[in-house]
Amino acid sequence: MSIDGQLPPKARLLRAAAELLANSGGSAVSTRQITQLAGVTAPTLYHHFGDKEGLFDAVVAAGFDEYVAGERDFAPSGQPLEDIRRMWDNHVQFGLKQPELYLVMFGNIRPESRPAIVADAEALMEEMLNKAAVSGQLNVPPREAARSILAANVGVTLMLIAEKAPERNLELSAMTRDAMVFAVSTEQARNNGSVDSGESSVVVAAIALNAALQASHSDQLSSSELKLFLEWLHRISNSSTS
Amino acid sequence: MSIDGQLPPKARLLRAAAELLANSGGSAVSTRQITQLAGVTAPTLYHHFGDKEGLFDAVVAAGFDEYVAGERDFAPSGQPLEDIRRMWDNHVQFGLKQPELYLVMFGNIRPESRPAIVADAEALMEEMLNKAAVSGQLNVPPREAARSILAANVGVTLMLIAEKAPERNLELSAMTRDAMVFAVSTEQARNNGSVDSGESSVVVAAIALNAALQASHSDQLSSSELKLFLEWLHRISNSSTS
DNA sequence: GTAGTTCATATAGCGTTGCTATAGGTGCTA
DNA sequence: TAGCACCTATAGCAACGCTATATGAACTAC
Repeated sequence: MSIDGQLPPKARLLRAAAELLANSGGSAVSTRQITQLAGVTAPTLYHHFGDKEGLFDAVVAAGFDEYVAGERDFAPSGQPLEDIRRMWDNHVQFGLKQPELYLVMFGNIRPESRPAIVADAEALMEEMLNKAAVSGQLNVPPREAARSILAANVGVTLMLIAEKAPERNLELSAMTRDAMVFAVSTEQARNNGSVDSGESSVVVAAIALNAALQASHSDQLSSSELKLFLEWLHRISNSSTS
Repeated sequence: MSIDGQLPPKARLLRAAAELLANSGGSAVSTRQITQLAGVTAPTLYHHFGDKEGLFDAVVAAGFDEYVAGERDFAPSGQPLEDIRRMWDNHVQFGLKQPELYLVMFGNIRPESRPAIVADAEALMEEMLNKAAVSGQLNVPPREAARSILAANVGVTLMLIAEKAPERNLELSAMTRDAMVFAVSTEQARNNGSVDSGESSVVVAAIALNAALQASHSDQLSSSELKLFLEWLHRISNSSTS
């Protein structure tokens, strides 16, 4: 139960810290656990990394290399906005695959102290957004767009990590992602055109659904149930005109 | 340098914890600091609150009451989506005004363990979104919309807290907020202009009816029938989007 | 080849942390 | 007055992050 091999103590400490961090299951990781697993004693840790945070920073740096590698891995699709979406998804996947490491990287928030890694991630996204801006696909400055998108990206990832694995719904991510990308893009410029029935009330909704029900899918309900259902819809359309 | 008065020890502990939390400046707050400021000894804390986290939960509960009060304070404007924007802004302001408390409430993230307060905040937002859904202003189910908006809202607030106060740019918040509200609303022209109006209006209709049904907990349908209808509505609203 | 210097690791322990086993005091009801 | 439930204090445990000090190993200087 120790990390051996001919690796020097510094590397063993890094590996031990990363491993414990990955398997800690949410509970804190102590320097004693790390040093024991690495097969060294406490002063060795402090000699090489200064303090616990220094060691974690080093682990994070390695993790960030992996993160960046993932973010750059795919070939640019020629559609910068599509690449942004892939960056987003990659970010979420990274967080879900290594939640403990992710939390050290992005979840260790304290007032007025910004982890360096956030700035790096922002720069990475800004770089990509720059390409979109060059081709006129951005309607806000790349820096602001990057900050905004990354904030939402981190928020969604943290929210997903906090949920129990079987309940995680990636639709949350996709929806938020598309909302953010859409918001900073010039695609929305075309939205001034005609909006069909812009304010759809319950009445309109009920009528539309009513029509849709009769037009198709009617085999999913028995006729009596359908009749009752339509009557119910009718009642709603009349009652809640507020 | 102690919280006196005739307050009982439990209240003094709460007050001391809240005060230390508010002024800790990011560093951790120890039980010894709290008990000393409250003028009691350690076992008193554990008698009343179980453990440190229990005490913090109690502080958070009080903080959440304040948070909810802020969220409900303004009169409904009659425009649910505008109310959602105000909820967003209130959330951010709450976080910036009491960053330490906010971090305990929303920033204390651990894998697979969701703070109860997140669910409460989500419910609060879902309630408001339900009103939007009833009047057909939502193009996604209120629950998903609430989750998505809240995730982005927390992400933005955390990001702002992490920044140094003079550098905080609230434009980040406003921009992300509008992007999210816009994304879940029917204000937008149909996404790519290519979607036929029929399908999307069925989605809107299903969502609006779903919200209306749940809001009016009526006795006009038996629970089993209602359950069946809701399930079917859910199927419709999902099948059209995927 | 020996002395000096530097780097790397170990021994041992400090101060603080969250928490608790145990006991004593206080006020109520019977 | 006896008993009981509630509340609080004394004292201390194990674990934490971290360090003063010492020892060994490797390299350079003469």
